[in-house]
Amino acid sequence: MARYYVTTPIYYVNDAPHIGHAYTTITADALARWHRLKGDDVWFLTGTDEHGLKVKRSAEANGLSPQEQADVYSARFREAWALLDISNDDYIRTTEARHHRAVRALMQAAYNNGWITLGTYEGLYCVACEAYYVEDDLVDGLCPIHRRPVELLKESNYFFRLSAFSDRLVEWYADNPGAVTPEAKRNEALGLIKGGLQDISVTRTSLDWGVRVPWDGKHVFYVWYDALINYATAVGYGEDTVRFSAWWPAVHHLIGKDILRFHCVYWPALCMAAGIDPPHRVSVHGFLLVGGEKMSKTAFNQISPADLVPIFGVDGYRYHFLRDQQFGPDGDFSYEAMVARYNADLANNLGNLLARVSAVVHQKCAGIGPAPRPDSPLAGLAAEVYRSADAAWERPAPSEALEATWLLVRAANAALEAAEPWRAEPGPAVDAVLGDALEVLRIVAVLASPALTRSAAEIWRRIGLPGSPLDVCLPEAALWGGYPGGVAVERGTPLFPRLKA
RNA sequence: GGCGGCGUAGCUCAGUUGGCAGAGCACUCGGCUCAUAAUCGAGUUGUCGUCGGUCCGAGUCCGACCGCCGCUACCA
Repeated sequence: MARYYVTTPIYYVNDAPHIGHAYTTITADALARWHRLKGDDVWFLTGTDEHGLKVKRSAEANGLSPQEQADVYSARFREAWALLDISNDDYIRTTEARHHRAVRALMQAAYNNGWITLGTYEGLYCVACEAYYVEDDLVDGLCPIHRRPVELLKESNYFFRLSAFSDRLVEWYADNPGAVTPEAKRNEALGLIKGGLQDISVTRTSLDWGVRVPWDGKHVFYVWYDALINYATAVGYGEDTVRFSAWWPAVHHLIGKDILRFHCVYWPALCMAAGIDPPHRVSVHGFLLVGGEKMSKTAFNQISPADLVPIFGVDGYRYHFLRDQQFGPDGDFSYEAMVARYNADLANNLGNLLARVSAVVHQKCAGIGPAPRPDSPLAGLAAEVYRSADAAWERPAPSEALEATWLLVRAANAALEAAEPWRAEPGPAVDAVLGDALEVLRIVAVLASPALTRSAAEIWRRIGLPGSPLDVCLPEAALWGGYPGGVAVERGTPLFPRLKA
């Protein structure tokens, strides 16, 4: 059995969940669901990143302890994921004891291997912030927050000898052409490496909200190194060797382009330093823009899932982002496009197909769904669609997988139109075309279930099938002829009521 | 400044090794009336950013230019 370990970034608890966070999480969820259908052993991880200066500061501003602050925000992410039917198997928080143990173990291994050494960091420091700045951050040479002079300060820090890994990283990229996707992002990562890597500071003494360095208690690990290691923590790094070696390195990281450097350069190198394999794959996607602008707190243009789910439903929400936003390039979010896609694909094509088929089955077949023809003209297309969808999920390209699936929906509508069973007398000809249409609905329910978590099951139930499309196995479940016939078909209210533009 | 990408129908995009310009949405016309003003069929729209080159033939290859964008350039 294949193993599929998929992760989202752990989201920083300094921000409320918005559609950008949700995009990564829904994509990971859909991939996890697809692989579960394929019978793979799946582990789907998401979580929150809870250490670091920004959390500490926000906590102070809110009159909370850092842990209380983290608890509040972490809960918001968990609520958002519950709202969106996210099926994660684990939820990691970097403040958990299991994670502290794993970070210490992994960094200790890198230290023991000689890749972490004591050095001196020199930078511009604001005493009030207790933080370093680089010149570009400064406003008129002053701290951007306190508007006070900064001073040049030296601090003893541990450094990760990243510069020693350039050759090994280049080699790794050469040996694993699919390790970073899409191609453009892989080139960016390679560009970073070939542009020359510098050793990087991985600890702080000026901050205490983090994981203590095991060999030197005056330091805590800088939040990024703490954060990246979550992927190893969750599958038992340092605690359960058997479990860890079962899941690692069969890991697929999904990330946004903003954190490419950390995941495609620092993280593989750190894995090498600690003596474990780099991740199997990192898939990098772009940003969701709103009106062409990047979402940001200061621009007041953040949209949250909770704004849209009441209008589109969970399935309408998930479908839009998986189908309309290509995985890779930046995408522009618009309410109008979301309504248009919902009406065209969900209401008009899929929802209406279910409605018309169940209506005619009631008029011509006494409500009992007939079996499909083994030699249906739609059978070949169904097989082709499955192949395309499977390949697309693998890339990953959810929009292409769903696009392929909808070819089948359209073909079923066209086949009905050609046969006009509503005009014919009940009999084998009517049964044949309706059976084929029901079979298409069954297959589409399976293939679309990673996106349409709820309505796929509802279609399944309405066409009289036992169980759930979430419990079937691919590729068998996509083979033509699975609809048994002779089962009661339910006439229901519209699955996806049309929305006004 | 360096590296890379993009510019194809009103919109979002696909175009494999150069071989008659495509899909979905929108729009127009027609059919149908089982269905959620749904569906089905037909059709319109493109100087494939500009100019030049190679070739029997260029959206595709080469060069220049225009426009847009990404990454990067001492930013833990």
